[in-house]
Amino acid sequence: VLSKLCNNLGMAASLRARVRAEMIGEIKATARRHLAADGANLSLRAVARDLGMVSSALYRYFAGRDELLTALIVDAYNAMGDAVEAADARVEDRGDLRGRWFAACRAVRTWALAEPAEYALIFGSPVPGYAAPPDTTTAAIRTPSALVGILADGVASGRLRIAEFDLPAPVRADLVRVCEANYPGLPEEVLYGGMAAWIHLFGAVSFELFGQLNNVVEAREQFFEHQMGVMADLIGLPRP
Amino acid sequence: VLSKLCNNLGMAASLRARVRAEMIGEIKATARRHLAADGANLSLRAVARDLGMVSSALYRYFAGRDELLTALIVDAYNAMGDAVEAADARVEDRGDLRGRWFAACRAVRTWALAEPAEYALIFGSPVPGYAAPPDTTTAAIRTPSALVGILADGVASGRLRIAEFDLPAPVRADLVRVCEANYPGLPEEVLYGGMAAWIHLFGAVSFELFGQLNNVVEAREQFFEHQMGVMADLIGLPRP
DNA sequence: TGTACATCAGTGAACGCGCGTTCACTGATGTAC
DNA sequence: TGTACATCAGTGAACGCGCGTTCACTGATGTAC
Repeated sequence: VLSKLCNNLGMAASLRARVRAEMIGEIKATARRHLAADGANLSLRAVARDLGMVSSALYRYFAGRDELLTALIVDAYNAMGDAVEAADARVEDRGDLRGRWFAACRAVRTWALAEPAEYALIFGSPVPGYAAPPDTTTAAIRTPSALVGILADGVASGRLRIAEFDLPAPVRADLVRVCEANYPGLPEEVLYGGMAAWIHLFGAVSFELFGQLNNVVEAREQFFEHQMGVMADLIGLPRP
Repeated sequence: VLSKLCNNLGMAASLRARVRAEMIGEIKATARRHLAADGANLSLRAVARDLGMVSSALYRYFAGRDELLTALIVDAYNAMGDAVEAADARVEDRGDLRGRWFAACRAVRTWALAEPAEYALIFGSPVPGYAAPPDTTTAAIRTPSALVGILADGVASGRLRIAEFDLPAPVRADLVRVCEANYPGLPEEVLYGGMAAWIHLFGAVSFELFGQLNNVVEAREQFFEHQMGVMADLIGLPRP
């Protein structure tokens, strides 16, 4: 009797919760579609209209526009992180650092080309009047972490040629701090190389996506791959 | 008599024209200030309000919001181009390629930090519903041209160690096309190196400006300088 | 099992605001005889 | 030099629209006895 009650209660709650979660998903999906059309000028009313609801109904799910935006930002970071981690995991030979590295870089570009609005949301100019709450950072850090993780594996297995950079002391101090907090035992030079590559990766994808490559480079994919190769060499990823 | 008439006419015209140009300048300056506060959501009415005019008065100077935005974009590209060209020109030893290169890179960063809104306008996510007219490209190309110009000087004087990149054929073809059109006689490898450095420069500045370096690197300037140094080595700029 | 109650999704009207653009107009400033 | 005319900057009202958020409300769905 008691277990049945609990069960019913649990099921009932989870049913409501499931419907609710589904609705939240639909709202976010619609909002994402609007993001793609209108950039970061996300309009609650337009989203509600698309869903056949009245705009005030959205307040049952999100406290306001900013909360919806935050959810979209976190989702975007996570989607990108998922894509990158999955791409890395898909490489069977875990010792093939360069293969894993390229898989991860490609995943970033592929995801960005598939979801340009979400990419712009997290890596484009800041949305006016919106300040990202600090809890977005755990999601934000996933992609760079995945990249550095590959390098850390290389350090552990001795397969990475640790590049030498004569870093200025303050920069070294910053990197040591980050290493200690997040990647204990990782040499600062490796983190530095990872950041350089991450910056370049971001630059290359943004250039392509934001149109700075128009009328200059048409062989986009091969250009990108080659750029990644140059950076991979620079930070000591072994050639096959 | 005739010359006097012409003179009067000329003076009068130039007086009106001068007042007009001044007004256009004030409108753009005010718009720039709004850009800094509200991002790319530029409001004509707000600009007019700040100038103590009625919003419809702006239509004497710009055909609409998009035309004003275009003017701001062109101005931003030109301001950045001016800053970079001036920084390069200020280096007295024209044979000091690396010094000129660093001066140019620094100028980009300094300008971007001083005018983040203008930087975001030209290098951030595209403004929704706005398509940049093709004549913005002549202004847009100035900064990368200045950078490549330094490298071209290095090729001419034999001071640049031309880096070897085994480029895929389609990429090479793209670069050859651009070289022929804009930098006759320049080896494609040099253009490729210039683009890689330009991409990295853009990535580094954007990361810093858009907050991706927060809580990671605090020694921003030294980090930037070192990154530029790495890229300079990569593309064959001689060390002193 | 059936009934009284609580929860909560969604409604519709309203508040108060801002926006880009148009249009007929007023005055001042320059132009031409 | 003085007068009739053209140019043009700026006004103010209006059109038609969109926005985020609030609030009291209706019903349906689940909960507890």
